[in-house]
Amino acid sequence: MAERGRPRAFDRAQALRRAMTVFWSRGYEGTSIGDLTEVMGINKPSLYAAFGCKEELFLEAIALYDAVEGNAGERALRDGPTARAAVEAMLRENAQAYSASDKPPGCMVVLSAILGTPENRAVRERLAENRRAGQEALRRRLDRGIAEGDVPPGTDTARLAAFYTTVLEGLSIQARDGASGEALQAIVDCALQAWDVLVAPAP
Amino acid sequence: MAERGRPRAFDRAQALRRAMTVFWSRGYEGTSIGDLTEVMGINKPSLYAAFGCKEELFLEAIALYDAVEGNAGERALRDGPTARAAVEAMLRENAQAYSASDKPPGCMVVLSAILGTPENRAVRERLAENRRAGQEALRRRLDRGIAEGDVPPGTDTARLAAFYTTVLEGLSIQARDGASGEALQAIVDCALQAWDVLVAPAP
DNA sequence: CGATTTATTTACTGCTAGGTACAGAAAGGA
DNA sequence: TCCTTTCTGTACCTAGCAGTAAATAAATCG
Repeated sequence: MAERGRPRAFDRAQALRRAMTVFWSRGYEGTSIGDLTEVMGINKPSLYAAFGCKEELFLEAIALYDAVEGNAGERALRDGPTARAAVEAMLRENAQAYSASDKPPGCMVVLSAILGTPENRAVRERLAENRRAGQEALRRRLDRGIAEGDVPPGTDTARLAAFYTTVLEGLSIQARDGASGEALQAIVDCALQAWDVLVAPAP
Repeated sequence: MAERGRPRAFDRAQALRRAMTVFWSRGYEGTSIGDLTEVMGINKPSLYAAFGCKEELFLEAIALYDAVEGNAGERALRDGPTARAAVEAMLRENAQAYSASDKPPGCMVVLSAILGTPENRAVRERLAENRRAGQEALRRRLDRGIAEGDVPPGTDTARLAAFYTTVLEGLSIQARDGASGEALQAIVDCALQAWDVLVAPAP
């Protein structure tokens, strides 16, 4: 049951990776089909045949980003021995990734479709959903810390998750503004120094 | 020395305010000249005669935003009796403004031109400069706190300014994602709870 | 009054956007 | 071998973009 018809002449996965990079650096609306075909090394009909349309290609690029770039942070969050260690590792992984010299700075999910035309509202809403899901995952990890005894019971985990997510999102802006990896880590230091006072139960 | 020629038939200041609002909600590249003329209630040649071109109009809108929306935060920063009170008031003013129901959520300087095409790099760089200037102003306020005795000498004010600026920038993303005023204030609470441990001199 | 200056309206320009029709090329199946 | 299927390249389509030319309207100046 081999494939029928003329075989594709380009590497779909590689083309998708390249599309992801352009979307990541210029944003959804800032990237044209021409930009994409150029960097992907293919013609428009090949792009449409393989990926559907610009929006579908973007969503697939976001899925790839999640799988590749989001992986380290998720694993850090999951595998940290305590909630605090998990949050620290997650923030530091991301701070490093956001300032890596071989990638566009900052997080693609935060930056690539934050404002735009009404007709692309669905794309922005999708990324917003993605961000909210990340915040929820962080909250669940903090709840797990309570269950496992390394976070004081009664800690307002939703509040903490919102705070650390806000810092994480702010890091993307800082990265775009030219902050170095060390600068981002120093910001993470600050956020983590707050941990003890934040997890202490309210008086 | 009255004005010569046919008088302008629209209120330039009002038109600029309306342009600002559209840019604020859709971003620089997400706003077309047609969007602008529609909401400003004028025709294209009137727009070009009065404001030059899209980029000049945007920069003027940013200047207006700074003057109108940035004013409360700047004053709070300046007039707070201590550095801590000043930072708290600035963050709370902004958290409230970012979630005001009669305005687009979040900060125009942070959101309206964060990614885009290479040809609009100058616009993005201008806003980045604006953000860096804000961070610098915060750092100077912290230095003033040292000079006035309400911040421990030896405090790393640049580090603190980077941290609080990051939180402030993150609030804009949270606001766009639908966080309420209370939610933003709770994030500010967390950031401020960290104050004492952050200003303490390193061991 | 007429001359000058500036704003407005309509219509247009050149360009780029996202997306597609069509003809030919390269594979498998019968 | 011929047919079917799928991909590729060229050329094209419609729509929207930023920006402007030209004619006209409304004001001041002399």
